[in-house]
Amino acid sequence: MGRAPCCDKANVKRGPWSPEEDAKLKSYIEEHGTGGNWIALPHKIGLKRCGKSCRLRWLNYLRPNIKHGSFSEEEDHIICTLYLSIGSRWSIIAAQLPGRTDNDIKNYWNTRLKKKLLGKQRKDQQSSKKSGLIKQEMKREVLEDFKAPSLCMSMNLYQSYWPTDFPNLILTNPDHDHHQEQPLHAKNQDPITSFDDQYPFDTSPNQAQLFDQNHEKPISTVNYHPQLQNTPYNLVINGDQGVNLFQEFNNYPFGINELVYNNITQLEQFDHHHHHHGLVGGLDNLINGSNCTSSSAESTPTWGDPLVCPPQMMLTYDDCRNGLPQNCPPDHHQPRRFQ
DNA sequence: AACCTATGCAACCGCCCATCT
DNA sequence: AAGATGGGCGGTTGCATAGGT
Repeated sequence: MGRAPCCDKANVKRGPWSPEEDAKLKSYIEEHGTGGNWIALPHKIGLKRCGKSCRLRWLNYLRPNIKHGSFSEEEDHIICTLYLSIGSRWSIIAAQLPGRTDNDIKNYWNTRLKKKLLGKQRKDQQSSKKSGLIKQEMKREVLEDFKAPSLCMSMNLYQSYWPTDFPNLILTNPDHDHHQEQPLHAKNQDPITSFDDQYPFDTSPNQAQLFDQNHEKPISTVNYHPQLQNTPYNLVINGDQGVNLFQEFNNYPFGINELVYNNITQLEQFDHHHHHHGLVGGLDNLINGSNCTSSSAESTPTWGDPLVCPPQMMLTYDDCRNGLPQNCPPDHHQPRRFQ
């Protein structure tokens, strides 16, 4: 037995909204608000529509400041980067794009952006084959699944942006509930339980530095909100909003996991380096999940400390295909999976 | 011009979860 | 404490239209 429907399906209108219906809904909400009850709203204003349908119409089309029309390159970049990070959590992605709705972004991704990336993937595959660079038959069944190579492609396509546009990446414990106290809202000290709870922040972000490959020159300052640490929303993007970078990792067939596994050495370098700078948040935990297994008492990382992910951890599509990072010595980088 | 196919997108469906009673 | 309710979300559907033959 499923649950009862939210409205009488037989007596509500469905399908496209007429201009009259739009006008009725818009003028009512602008004057009175939603009243906090979408189900009751259509009855109040004499609309033969389901409350959910009204809500959707308002949120996706009628409310002010909705941006229609084509997406910019910058928006493409944000969508791809976030999809790579968190998967199809459209509402969170939409929060990064003012005026865009989750539905818009979802449609845009499914109908165009995905194909754009897929197109590039196929092109690269062809050119790689021609030049004889592909020497391994890579996990056909996995590659046939669009998702993994598309993710690799999005990394490949956008990795050049990473250092300037997306440096502020911080990992904290994805299993926070079992290791740390529940984070509290800065204002009222209530536990942070939802994304909305975290904004606005009362305090300015903390800062950490991101160093170059030789661990000498600082190349970027990393902002992070301490309130976000140990929450499910702990990737800080440009010091603005946060999401959990690795929450969706296990759902990806291979792209993301390859990214992580194949860049262990680079991560180890950064891990080691940042231990010295007191910034590190646990490579072991990144690899092993929530188990904190580091043996060194002095350097044992604790969740809540930021792990700064370097731009160099990005893989190209060929890396994913071949299981070898292109910019690393081969003796250090045997594939950790599919051996 | 007529038909077919692909594409884009608005809208719906059903599940999950927080809140209410 | 437990069931009911409603909001929010991601996945999917179906229609209108553009493009190709």
